[in-house]
Amino acid sequence: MRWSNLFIPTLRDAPAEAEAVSHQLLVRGGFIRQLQSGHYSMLPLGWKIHKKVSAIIREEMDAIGGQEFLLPAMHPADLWQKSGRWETMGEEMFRFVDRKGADQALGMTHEEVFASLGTEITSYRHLPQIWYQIQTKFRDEPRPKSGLLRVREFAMKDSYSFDIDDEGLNTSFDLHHGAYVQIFSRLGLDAFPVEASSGAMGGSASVEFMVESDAGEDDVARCLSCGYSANVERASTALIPIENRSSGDEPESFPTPDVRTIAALAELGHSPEHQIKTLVYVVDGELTLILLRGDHPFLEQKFIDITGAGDLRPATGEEIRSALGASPGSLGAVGVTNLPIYVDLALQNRSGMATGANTDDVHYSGVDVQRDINVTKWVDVRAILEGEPCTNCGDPITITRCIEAGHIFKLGRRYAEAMGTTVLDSEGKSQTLTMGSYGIGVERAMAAVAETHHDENGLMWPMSITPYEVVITLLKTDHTESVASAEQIYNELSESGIDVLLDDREERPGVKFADSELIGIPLRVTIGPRGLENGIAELNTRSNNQQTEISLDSVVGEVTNLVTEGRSKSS
RNA sequence: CGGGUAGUGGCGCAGAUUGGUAGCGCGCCUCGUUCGGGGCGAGGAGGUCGUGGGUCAAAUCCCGCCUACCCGACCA
Repeated sequence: MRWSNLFIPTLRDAPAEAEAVSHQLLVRGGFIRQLQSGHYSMLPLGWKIHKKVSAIIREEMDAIGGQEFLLPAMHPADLWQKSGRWETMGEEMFRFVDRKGADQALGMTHEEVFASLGTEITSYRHLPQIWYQIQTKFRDEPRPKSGLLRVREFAMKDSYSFDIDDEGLNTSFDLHHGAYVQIFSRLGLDAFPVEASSGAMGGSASVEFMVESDAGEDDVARCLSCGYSANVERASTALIPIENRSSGDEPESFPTPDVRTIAALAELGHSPEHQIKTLVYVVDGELTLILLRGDHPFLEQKFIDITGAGDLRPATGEEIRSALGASPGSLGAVGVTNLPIYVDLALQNRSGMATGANTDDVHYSGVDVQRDINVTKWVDVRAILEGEPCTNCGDPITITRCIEAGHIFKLGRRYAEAMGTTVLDSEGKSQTLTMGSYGIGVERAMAAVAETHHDENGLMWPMSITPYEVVITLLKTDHTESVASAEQIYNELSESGIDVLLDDREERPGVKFADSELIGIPLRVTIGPRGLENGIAELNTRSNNQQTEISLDSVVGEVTNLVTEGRSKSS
């Protein structure tokens, strides 16, 4: 293509509202424009990348036997009512009523639709199946942010596997794991798998593919020695042993006027690791105590995953007072028998602890958790802290900010059951299928690449997804020889299937150089009178800013080699 | 939803404290000059100052609303 005919609206300044680097550069480079919060238009350059990312995903999905579908984006309410998610998805689902008065939703994901299509799989002989699509998803995010990283409307490759048993599901899951490794590698993304929480989707094994970036929204716990890695939503670490203080025969109360916090109680000689923190939550309508060591933060997601709770919120001051007779700051679980008490594992075998006495301005010391507290269930619900020992090898854990680029998990039979997705097995018995669900966000992947591939001059696309593989920078558009030479190289490269961009604009060289760097084309061939006199062109590599002079007649061959090499290279 | 910030030409911004009919840089158009890293000169086009109300008069002051961004909550 000729730059003079293309719509590439580059900007010298990023819009004030763009904060994330990927957001700034994608807007400045003329790849995207915002229509409203969380909704972006793909301009020609952005759409080219989008298509290349999709193509890579397709190839790798096809390679593991995936079959591509295209499902409706708009769904009838009753489909979602069947799975129960019409209620549980809440405000995140876009809903409206059509002219007939029927409730409708825009699909946030397609478990329901695929599972209902799956009812037409009737025999175990037809298994396994892997079905996928690249479809627009709609989610009414409470806060879209960071450009393409978190939006309300986006393309996602979602695939679903159908198997008759766990063994089959494991195979389908592993196939996807392998495909994802391939996909991210080809995209130039350094993505690594981590154990994840399954969240609202339910299911058992769940692995996220993470790309390290400050622009991300997830924290990942990693052990650099043994390779352990998990989303902090489910990560656990070993405890540094703590020697119990001596306990008497029973807890001893002591006055603590104006002591309302862990820190205040610590000043009275009870350091946080010798305190019990008592949280009061309303869990699915039931008042519940949650106990942690004084210095350990509570992680709601872990609690939800363990208990399967649907609704979780901190109790109000009044609820707490009427149930326990004291206000936050003096709460404790000693002597409480009428409420469920969940206790974090870090409190196992602990004694000599301090905690509130459920009387304002009074605390207990010498509490033995096992002896004095009526534990309903021991649970791991604490947030881990950077530097704590790895459970595997004991080395310190680091916590890294990451972008979630992909998520694969085993759904099990939940959706198949709801939709009646069954087959007959070899003995003629009806069996409910077990499913897996696997997702990659296309625009998020683009943003993640932008986030990790740029310098102060602009983007640096990997050859695999760059909108153009090479740009020919024609320095003087009124210099006949230059034009002829550039045209010839342009034609020859085009004919050999290279994605080539000819910068034939009547602009000053500086503008052309700056623009080509901003939009991140991997290779640049500079044609100008000065070089032509000596029969040479200049070849510039964006990723390392290397510049070499090569003879005019070797340009096509050299560029073709570099492009071919770059396309097949996985990072 | 809670806290914060901001809406003035395509992009970046000034003007507001002291109400009186809008200005700068970049970009855009024309001409000239220049021509290997966003040049220079001259002339031009383009704005209901987010929106509704209050005040003789509002970009400016007051009130309501909308929109966008950031932090938090939330979130396959």
